[in-house]
Amino acid sequence: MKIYNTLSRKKEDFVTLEPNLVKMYVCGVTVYNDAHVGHAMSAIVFDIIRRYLEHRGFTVRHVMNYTDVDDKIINRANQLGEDPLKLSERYIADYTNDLKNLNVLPATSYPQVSKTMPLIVKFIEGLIQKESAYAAANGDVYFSVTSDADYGKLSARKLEDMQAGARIEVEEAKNHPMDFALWKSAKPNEISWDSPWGKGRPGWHIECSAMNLAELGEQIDIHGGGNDLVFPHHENEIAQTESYTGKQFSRYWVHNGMLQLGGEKMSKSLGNIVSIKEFLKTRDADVMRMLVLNGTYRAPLMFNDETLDSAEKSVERFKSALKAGSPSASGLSAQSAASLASNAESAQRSFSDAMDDDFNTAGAVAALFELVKAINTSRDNGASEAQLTPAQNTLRELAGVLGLRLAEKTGSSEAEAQVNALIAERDEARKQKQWARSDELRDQLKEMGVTIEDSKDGTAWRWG
RNA sequence: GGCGUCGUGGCCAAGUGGUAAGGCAAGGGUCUGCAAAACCCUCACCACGGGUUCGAAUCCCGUCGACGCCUCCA
Repeated sequence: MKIYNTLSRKKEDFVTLEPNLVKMYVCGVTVYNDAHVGHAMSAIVFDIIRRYLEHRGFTVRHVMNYTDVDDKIINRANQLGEDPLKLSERYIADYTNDLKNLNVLPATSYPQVSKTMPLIVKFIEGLIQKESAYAAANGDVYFSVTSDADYGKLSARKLEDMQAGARIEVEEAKNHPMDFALWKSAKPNEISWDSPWGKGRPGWHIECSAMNLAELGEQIDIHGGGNDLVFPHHENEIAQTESYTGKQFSRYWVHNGMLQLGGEKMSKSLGNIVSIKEFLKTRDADVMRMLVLNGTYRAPLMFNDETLDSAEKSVERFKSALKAGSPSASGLSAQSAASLASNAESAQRSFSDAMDDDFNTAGAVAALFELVKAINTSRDNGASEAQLTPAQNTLRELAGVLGLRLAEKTGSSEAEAQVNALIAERDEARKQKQWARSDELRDQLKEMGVTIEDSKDGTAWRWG
């Protein structure tokens, strides 16, 4: 199995630190606002990776953190006159719910900055001792980038290059302009924690190093997040953790591409946002997932009506294969039945081959579409329920590995009773060849959101 | 300006040396009272220009273009 490692810019064989165990840490969100579909993409990407690793027989310890101490949270809380930690708790609950609705499996644990303070302080003290960090006169503590010989290795940049292009206003207290804060001294009326350097709060990067250490230990297998985190966040995490432990931090660095809306990255600061909640009002979670599956997790993902419509149709196509065979089916010949079984096997193989190659979900989905076609052809050729079921189970199982639910939409029981009544009426009209009345009823059902499918075995219907 | 990723049919997109997966859309059929769904058929020489090779979408160089990062960001 191969995974693309941002650190080496190559696909590498996947070898875990311990047999059959994967320690995976994925950067979660800063909780001060509704999460958007870009966050959904990232969550879905790592959910797929996690599900596939488990399918492959690994035990996955999946840690996703919440940044609940941050400038933007504090600002938002001030605006609303709310306690910052209360505010973030609210959005954590909210995001947890979003992820559930997206069919993202729960992580093994969800550490929070506000609950990791003692370890963060200890971590910073350790870095100061090793002379990788220094307390400045202004009460801040900075990491010294020049103390780290290979600083810049993840984002493939050199300190000199960054200095040349830097547009940041440099804090006077820093020894080197690229030094970054491990601890920020508290401003008046700001939430703060005690530390050897006075009241303050952690810098952005140290939290992940500390939470990683607390949850998974000094070394992990996979560290993930959006590729906008490569620099500075993950670069700085590596610098901190490896300076602290003296060991390689994460073996594989995995980054998802950015979701594109109108040709640019969707982000809170650009304001081109579609929240997960808004999205799920009009589309099924499977549609978002199919959009992700159709692409490469590392590449930009186009999010627009056209790509979404296409994803929605793809989901429908998957569902078409799960429909039952006709009760009156004559049954397939032994040869045709064997051919369906062998199609299921080869789909399974192609699926694994694709997924083993850096989670090539587009290839995996293509393999499943081949199986969809084989199943539908078999049904058209008169396959019995019993002949269809094994192949359908394979399809359902593999789609499940990708996190697709493929559930039929449902309505209230009253609505369904009403639909059934109208269909009974229409059947009666059809028996009497009253086509005008029959079509009128079909139109009426269409307006209720019901699609009719007539066949020799009677009339089937579905929502949508 | 620097660093990085990438540029495949109308759209999304797989494919790293041997004559281009898959999905959506479109057109033509089968089925159907008509539809719907399903099935069958049709639909690309891979940004451009050089080079390496018996042979390149796939390797090298250049040009143009897109996106990401260099500042909070999944």
